[in-house]
Parts: sequence; C-alpha cells; structure tokens
Amino acid sequence: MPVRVRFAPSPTGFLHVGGVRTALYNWVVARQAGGAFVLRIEDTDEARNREEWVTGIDEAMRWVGLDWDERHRQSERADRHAAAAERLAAAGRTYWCDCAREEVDARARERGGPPGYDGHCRDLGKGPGGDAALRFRTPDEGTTTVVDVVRGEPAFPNAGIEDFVVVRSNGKVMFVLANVVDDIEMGITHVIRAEEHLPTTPKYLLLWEALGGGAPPVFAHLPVIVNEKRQKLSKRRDPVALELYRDEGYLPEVMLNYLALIGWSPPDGRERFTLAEMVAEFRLEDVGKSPGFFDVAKLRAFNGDAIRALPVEEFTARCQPWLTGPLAPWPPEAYDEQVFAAMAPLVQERVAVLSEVPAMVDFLLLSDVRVDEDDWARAAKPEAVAPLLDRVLEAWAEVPWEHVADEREPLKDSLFAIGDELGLNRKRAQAPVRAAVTGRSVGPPLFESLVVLGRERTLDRLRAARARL
RNA sequence: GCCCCCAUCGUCUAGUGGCCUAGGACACCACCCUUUCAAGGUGGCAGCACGGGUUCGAAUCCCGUUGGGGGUGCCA
Repeated sequence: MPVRVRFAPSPTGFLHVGGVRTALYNWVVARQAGGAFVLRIEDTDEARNREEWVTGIDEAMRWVGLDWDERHRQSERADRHAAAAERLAAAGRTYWCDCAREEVDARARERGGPPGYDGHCRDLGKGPGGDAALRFRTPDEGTTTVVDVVRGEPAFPNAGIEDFVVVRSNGKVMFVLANVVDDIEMGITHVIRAEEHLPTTPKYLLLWEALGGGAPPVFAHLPVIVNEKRQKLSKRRDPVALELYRDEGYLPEVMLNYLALIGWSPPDGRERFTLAEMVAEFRLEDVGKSPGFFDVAKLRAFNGDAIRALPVEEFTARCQPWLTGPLAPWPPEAYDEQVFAAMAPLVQERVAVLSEVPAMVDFLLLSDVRVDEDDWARAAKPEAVAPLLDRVLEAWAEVPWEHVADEREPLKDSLFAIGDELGLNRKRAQAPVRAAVTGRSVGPPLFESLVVLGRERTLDRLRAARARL
C-alpha cells in the first residue's frame, strides 16, 4: 500500500511553527517512501474560514519549501461527511439528543461523577430537528488502544469515552467525524500529528471501525512545542507565526533544520543537516516523547551560521526584501547596489538575522545620520575627543582616502597616531569617529566604511560632531 | 475532578543493562585575537527528579512518589 500522509492545519490566520514541524515530519515520511503528501485545510469552522487565511497557509508552505501532491479543503467535502453520518445513523450507531449543555452539566454535578455526557437520550428514540444533535454510541465496556509509533500503546477504557456529538444541531459535521471520513477516503496510511490529538484518538478509532475503514492508519503523536514556561505555544502569548520569523530574516532552510531538531536528531547526533539528509535518515520511531522548548537563541545561532556560510552573491540576493523591498527602511531610490556590494562581506559575518542588515549600512545610504544619543555621549566622554576630532579633520583633509590592509593604511595610521599623542588607545580613539560618522557605537569595520562613504561626507559628519561637543 | 502523556546539563539532545569518571550543540563565564561589534581559537561551569525494587552490574528494565504538560466543546 502506498504511503499517504496528510498535514491538516486549520486556517487561523498564519502557519504555526509547531504546525510547520508537523508538516515537515509528514512531508519527509512521504518523500522517503515515494508516497504522497496531502495538504488538507480543515476549514469547517466558519470562524476560521477566511480566504486570505487559507492562501496564507499555501504561501507559508511554499516559503519553507514543503510542496504538496494534493490539496483539499475540508469545507468542500461536506456532502461526503454528511453521507457518512447518515450511514452511521442507518446502522444504528448513533442517536439524536437534544440535551442542552447546562442540563448535561447539572446531571453530572448531581451524579457527582466525572463531567461529560451521560447517555441520557440513548434509548429515547428521539428524532432529528430542533436542537437535536447526532451522538455516536460508544461502547460501555472494553478498551480502545492506540498503536502509536512514538508513544507505544496508550489504552483508553471505553467506559470513559462519552457518547460524543458527530453532527451538530445546525447540521454541520463535527471535526472528528470529518477527519476520519477524509482519512479513510483519501487512503491515509500514517497519521502524524501533535500530541494534543492523542486523547481524541479513541473516538477516531471507534468511528473508523464503525465506518468500515479497514485497517486503521499508523499513528505518531508528536511531542508538543512549549514556551519558556513549558506550556504549549499559544498564538495569544507566544510568537508562533512562521511569517514573523520570515520577516525577521530567518532562512527557511534554517527554520526547518531547527524545528526538526525539536523531537528528532540524526543517528550520528549532528545538528546541522539539510532537508535531503533528513529524508535519508529520518525515522518516525526515533522521534522523542518529551515536550521541547522553542529556543529562539539557538535558532538565531543556527541562522547566523547559515548566513555566514552563504556565497556573498546569494547573501545579497536574500537581503533584497530588506534592501529594496517592502521591509527596507528607506525609499527604493536610496539603495545603491555598488555601495552594498562593497560592504556585503563585512555585513554578512555580523548579522544573525537578515532584518539586522539595514542598520549595518544605513549610514552609507541615507544622507543624514541619526546619531544615537547614548552612543555619542559615551564615545565623546574623554577630554581629548575635541582635540582628536580637530586634528583628524585636519589630517584627513590631506591623507590618501584609502584603506589597504597589510600595506599603507593612511586613515587608520593617522587616526591612531593622533590618538597615541593624546593618550587615547585605539578603542577610545575610533569610538568618537565611529559614532559621529555611523551614528552608532557598533557596526562594520570603521576604515572600510569610511572609504566607501567618501572623504566629503566623512568630514562633514566629523565637523557636525565637533560642533556638538 | 476524571482520562492520557512526559521526566539526562539553564535549553535541545546522544545514550536502548557493562564502552558513562554521561558525549555534543545553544546559552553562560574566562582568556586569546582585535579599529567597535561580530566571527574565530582555547579553556571552564553545568545534568541522569526522588524512593523502592530486578540484576554480578542500571541514566538505561519494573513499581511508586513528586513535578510538568495535554485533553476533557454542538472548536479544529
């Protein structure tokens, strides 16, 4: 039987990073088996069915490079779901129930037992219509066991599984049923999803059997991804949208690499690997069981390494959204390809995410520098800064405007010579110049930057700074 | 409350009964390099939750405790 897996996100406005990992594992399993990766958008809840949210999923998937073989929208299969519900009803596996939530709760309280539905309408022979919902009759005895590649065989006593609703009173089919129907009809062989679905899996299995689905799929419930407080990442309090990381300048291949590592690592334990390597080495049974923390610090470290490993041309190409695109902090005409090309290698080894690039070169592209108050104050503190700037201004008006490593380095030599005479070490001598010219206390190497900036602009900025002293 | 899951450095993990005085990575600290910041180099800190078993031998197997998490909808 050909391997067929599915990734079934519901449109919530963005693609959740945890979902990306789930999609990745599914995709890898499909690719290594030469099977099919099905993208199934579970949009049956109207509140989550906004068109742009649906296309947002496609875009996000494309960005990370997880291509699908089939794409379905659950909402388009409503008739299939309804037909399945009818089959269940015809087979006597369901019954109509018009108990209100409050009644169910009240009875549970009286009973003193666990909350949940008590089977009140089971044998009342009620019909559809009004507030009636269709409930699935669950077994009172026995155990439903989930055979799970990563969890073993968790067993659930059937007595603890309430008669759950499969069709709402408004006629809409519930998620579990739609899920099972789609999985059966789409020939899904492996259900790889987040651990939070484990508790509903017995219901899934019961329905699967009731619908005559044949051999159930192989399950793999992946450990959840948690925040620093060890809670499942939530869209309300945690930065979970893949788009956020994309706009911050994380590389898609790094996102995949890092996410893969939460829950799985290659046999040899190395941490950096490509998608192709993962396809070659991944095994579902090697997936870990414990929840994993989404550590942005580590993601950043991986990203910085990956950026540095890029050929410069590619680095430059990948920077375009922040240089000439919508994420650039300046108008398109401010960008100068030549200027950036001169700085690119120096910038490349200093950023961890691409969104940090503009701040590294803005002083070269913008006509006015905004000088950071604190940085300037710190750099300008020593008494000797005023005479230093005076003498540098004088010297640099004459000196050859170049910086040649290992040979003559006129800019550098003159600055440090002046600094020496005034009792300022190299660190303190370059600081006021850097702050005056670039606006910040950190940035790419100073003399290289000045060469690109040019004599006139450099001297202008130094004069302006001298005047502020 | 009830059901289910989980438990190795701060974090992600390697480890599947002797190879473990527990390895790597990120973070952190120190030093080196150095025109800032990075990068790089060297070194360091730091862990098998606890208690019982099983065994010649347990991070590895079993039971319990504790701690954490998930689920418990006419959401997906």
